[in-house]
Amino acid sequence: MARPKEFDRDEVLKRAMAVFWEKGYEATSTEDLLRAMGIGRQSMYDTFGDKRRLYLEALQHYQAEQGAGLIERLQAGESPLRAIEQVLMAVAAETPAERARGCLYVSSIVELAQKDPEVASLTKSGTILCETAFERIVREAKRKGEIEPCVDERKAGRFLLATVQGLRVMAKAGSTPETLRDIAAVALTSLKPR
Amino acid sequence: MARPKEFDRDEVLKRAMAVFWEKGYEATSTEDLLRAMGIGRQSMYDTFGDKRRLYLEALQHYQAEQGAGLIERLQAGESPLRAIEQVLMAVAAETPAERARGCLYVSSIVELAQKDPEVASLTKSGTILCETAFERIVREAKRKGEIEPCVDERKAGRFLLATVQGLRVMAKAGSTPETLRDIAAVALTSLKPR
DNA sequence: TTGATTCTGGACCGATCAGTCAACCAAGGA
DNA sequence: TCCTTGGTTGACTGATCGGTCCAGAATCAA
Repeated sequence: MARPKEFDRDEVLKRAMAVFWEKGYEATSTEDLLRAMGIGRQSMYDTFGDKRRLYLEALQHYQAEQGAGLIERLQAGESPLRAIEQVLMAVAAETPAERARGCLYVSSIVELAQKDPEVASLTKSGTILCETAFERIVREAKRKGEIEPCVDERKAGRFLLATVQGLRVMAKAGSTPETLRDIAAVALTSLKPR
Repeated sequence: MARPKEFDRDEVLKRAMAVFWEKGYEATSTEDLLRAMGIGRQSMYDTFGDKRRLYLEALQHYQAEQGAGLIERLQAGESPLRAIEQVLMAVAAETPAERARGCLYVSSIVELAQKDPEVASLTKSGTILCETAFERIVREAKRKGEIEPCVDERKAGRFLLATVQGLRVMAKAGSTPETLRDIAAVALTSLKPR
């Protein structure tokens, strides 16, 4: 190794991720990426291969980061049910800019999962990660008697993931925080005893 | 008017819609469109203005068609609750190709609603159309005592739309029909009395 | 200090993009 | 019949796309 790179690989990857997150894959030009990353063209191609590889890495990074955040927030709640509630309500509590930006995972599925097998494979991992995270916390909530005993943990976990995805689409479509809260509240009634 | 057009405007619009539906906006080239529409380049530009205008018309057509279909299926059920159930389950019952294709309305929101005000405006109309359709059938179901009396019709309507969007994303992400049915079933428990 | 190695910057590449132009052609009205 | 109107066709445009090449600069080992 003769000359060290003048940038931090992780740092520029995060900046690239932010651009893809904001604009999507096709709508992002390499120029956009280079400007945001603050590096030269050749450095980008040497370090990440090409635009698609960079996207795949950005997506992977996003999913790892968000997945860890989800698991953490689910465990940090004062109770399992409260944690689930807070995760759903968090979408409604985001800033307008955050709600408009949406979710890179959802965007990848919608824009690319059909054409790119590697994107499909990555998002499937993300799906399993989120499903099982929700499933575990539902199991925990059930054990503590916070939710209806007859709910199936796996099904409920998948339902919660679908709910978050639905919330993300509704948020991007311009639904108000209040509407998003209402949706989340109705979703939660499928778990709560009554 | 000297020479009549050699094609049916509605027919070629539908074919363009199918391409946008399949591939998204950015990933669709004008070549793709012309090939599918079976008309010449100039004919397309004369008739629809440009690629963006064509997309907007295609989206509008899609929403009108799908919205009407939704309302019809909601009213055609043997009972309001059964109709709701069938609409949710219909996503799971689609062919693999249909599940992979997804929904042009959802794709528009995710890909374009942030950058194009006209797309945002159109999808907002679509959202209101679907929300109110679901709201009406929930009200009907409640009147017939099929669902929990304490549910708020508007909130439940919006929740059902979010659920369909979540199902569409999960379907595109590769969830099996069985998983999709499970998700729909859990969603329905938020309405059903127990 | 020098030579091998790696990184950087910017010019450059062919391909493809959305969109236009102009020559040709078909139909209706006088 | 012939001329006007409008439709079709395919070549063409400038811009932008993702990606490469290459000359020069920076760093390390010897």
